[in-house]
Amino acid sequence: MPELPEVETIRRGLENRIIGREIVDLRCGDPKIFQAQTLQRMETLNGERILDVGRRGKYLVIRLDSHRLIIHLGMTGQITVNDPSSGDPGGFLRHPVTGLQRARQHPPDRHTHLQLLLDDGRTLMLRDPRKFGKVVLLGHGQPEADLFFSHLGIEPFTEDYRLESFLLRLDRRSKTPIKAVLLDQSFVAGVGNIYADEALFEASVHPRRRVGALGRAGKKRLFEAIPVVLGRGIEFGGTSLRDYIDSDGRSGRNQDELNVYGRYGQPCRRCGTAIRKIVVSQRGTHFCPNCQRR
DNA sequence: CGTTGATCCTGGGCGC
DNA sequence: TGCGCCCAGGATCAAC
Repeated sequence: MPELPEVETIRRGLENRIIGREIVDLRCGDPKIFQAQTLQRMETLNGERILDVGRRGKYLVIRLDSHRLIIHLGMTGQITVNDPSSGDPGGFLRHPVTGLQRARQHPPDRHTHLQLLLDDGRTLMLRDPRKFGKVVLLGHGQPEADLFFSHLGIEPFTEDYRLESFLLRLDRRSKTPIKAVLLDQSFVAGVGNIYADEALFEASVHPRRRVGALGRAGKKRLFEAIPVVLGRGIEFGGTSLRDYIDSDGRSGRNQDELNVYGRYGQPCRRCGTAIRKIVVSQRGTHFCPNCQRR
């Protein structure tokens, strides 16, 4: 579900509200989403203060006095801060047309797998119906964190995001369809199915195109397109198609800005040709057959 | 080593 | 209304 822009939106929302708070109690749900040794160590978080909230790729990193709490949201993970004094009755409401959840807050239910009770009375909650998400507790040392993230590729919006390293990683994968490379987190961290399709449209590259058949110009356009579509996603508060909500329980607005994802059959905003949907590396893939030639 | 496909889950939507 | 099937913002791991 959540790709870099959605996780970044959640991170920014949390940053404003949970930094400096102390964890006074916690509850864990299904052990499945906790890494093997993490579950039994979770209670050591009691009494720790939240120092900051970071992000690497699609991972949220909550830094505490002596731990890093790492959360990956998988497909359906939601992180919200529940504030009992807000007057919001909570609960799930469904928009009659879009089906999106409109409730600002939800009480814990059978899909709530982590609750961190904070010293200001609010609760940080993780909800994940499909349980593809992961919670990992690390020590506070930087080497431990570096090791944990060592499988991830270059991080957009940092000084590591340079054309030379982009091309270097790309050219190792000459036989692979470009879309599959974009989805690979060891290439560029944070791109998922929506933003891969959007970046390919932005760069006018066909999703099935093999990397080896891509010219330098096409590769450079992709290099530039990725931060453009991710940046737009952040600017519009993330893309809410099904489950995504921000830490306030609000939907994003980027779904209205998408050029291809979910728009099959509709006219391309650039040339009017009907957007097509195909399958590439087992993922639904949307593109304009006129703007993105093989 | 790079690449493909199956697998982990639940819920919503659709056709019959 | 109900059942079966297909689909879904992800990532890992076995097998070629």
